[in-house]
Amino acid sequence: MKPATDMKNDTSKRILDIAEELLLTRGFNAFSYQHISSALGVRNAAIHYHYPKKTDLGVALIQRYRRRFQRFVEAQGGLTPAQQLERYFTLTDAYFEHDQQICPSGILTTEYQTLPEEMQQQANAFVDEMRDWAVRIAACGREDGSMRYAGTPQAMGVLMLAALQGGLQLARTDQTVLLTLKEQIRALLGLTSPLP
Amino acid sequence: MKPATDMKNDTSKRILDIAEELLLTRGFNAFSYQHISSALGVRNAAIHYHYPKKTDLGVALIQRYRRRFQRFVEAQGGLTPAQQLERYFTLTDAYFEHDQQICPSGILTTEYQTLPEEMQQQANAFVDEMRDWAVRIAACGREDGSMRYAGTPQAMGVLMLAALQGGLQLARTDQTVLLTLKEQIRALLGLTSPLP
DNA sequence: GTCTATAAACTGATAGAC
DNA sequence: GTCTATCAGTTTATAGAC
Repeated sequence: MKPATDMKNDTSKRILDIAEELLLTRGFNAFSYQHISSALGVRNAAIHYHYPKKTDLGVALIQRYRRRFQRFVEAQGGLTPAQQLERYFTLTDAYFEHDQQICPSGILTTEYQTLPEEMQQQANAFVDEMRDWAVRIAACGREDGSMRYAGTPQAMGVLMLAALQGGLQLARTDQTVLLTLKEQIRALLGLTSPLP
Repeated sequence: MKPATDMKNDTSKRILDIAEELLLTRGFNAFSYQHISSALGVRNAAIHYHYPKKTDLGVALIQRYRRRFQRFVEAQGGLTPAQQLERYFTLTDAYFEHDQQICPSGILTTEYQTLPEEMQQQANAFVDEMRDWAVRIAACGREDGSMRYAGTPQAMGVLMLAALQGGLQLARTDQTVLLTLKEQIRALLGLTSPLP
């Protein structure tokens, strides 16, 4: 019988964890297999055994983001639109508080032109899924009357996604940005701040 | 007497022009002196003569952005807030239409953690100046009654900056994003679309 | 699965001739 | 100002031993 630790808690997963940290703090072009191998305490070639090309590693990273985001979305089917928005905000805060990481879609679209085509395709799908979720929150909020705002739900969803993506980046030069943005988005949706 | 062409139309300026194109399409970490020298038709060492370290080139780039942006802002003192906003939108569109370039502040804050300290300081000042301008538009628009929106002018300015910065990046995966964002920001400010 | 060893290309950077 | 020549360091990646 297997030990309590999952069989996926192996080197392959730890490589992804380290690569994710590097991707969200430095970007895909600014980290190397050396960064990973020294952080993991192994040699260069060991990383290539698990992910032969850096493109393979990049694709695996985005696919994991997509699976994780899908689970994140599914896990809050019963929540109100306002509650789902607050979860979105909490997720955003968590990125910033963890070494001032930024949104994966922010990295991927900023470095887009330098990424291999397989990563670009994965990035397209990922951005689509994030936008759809933001749009759904705005749409449901209007439908049940809990949110009141100008424009279409589609446009409001895109605005929220774009603002939070840019906001996480800008927060690196001014840490008050995220708090300001969250309050303003609530105000634009006709919501009041959640009680502390 | 000097020829009609300005004395600043020399190699040093052309290097900055090429570097700017590379920065806004590929990012600071994803272009090299080789890219510049081959585009300019000179050798590697010639670039180092004008900008000994890559950091020098990066600082010069941001300083030029700051001067240019300052002129851009001063050049529209007489315009209404709504007109100034439309100029902002036009500037944004121009970036995207030029090889899908993104906002300089988007590159600089995304790559922030990997930039040398001198570039970080310049980036901080640049972001401050851009945010101040966005806030000023929102503040003047409320003051003269031409814009109506929830929240403070400070928060609305930050939201517009963040949304357009993120929007230029997202536009690389979906070209309709910018049009959607412009319309939504107008709607949130209580403005109607400008006549075509 | 991890290691040693190494390749081939690229990077930022410098010295010194013209 | 630009050139040739060169450097030391890094990057992605592979071959083959253990």
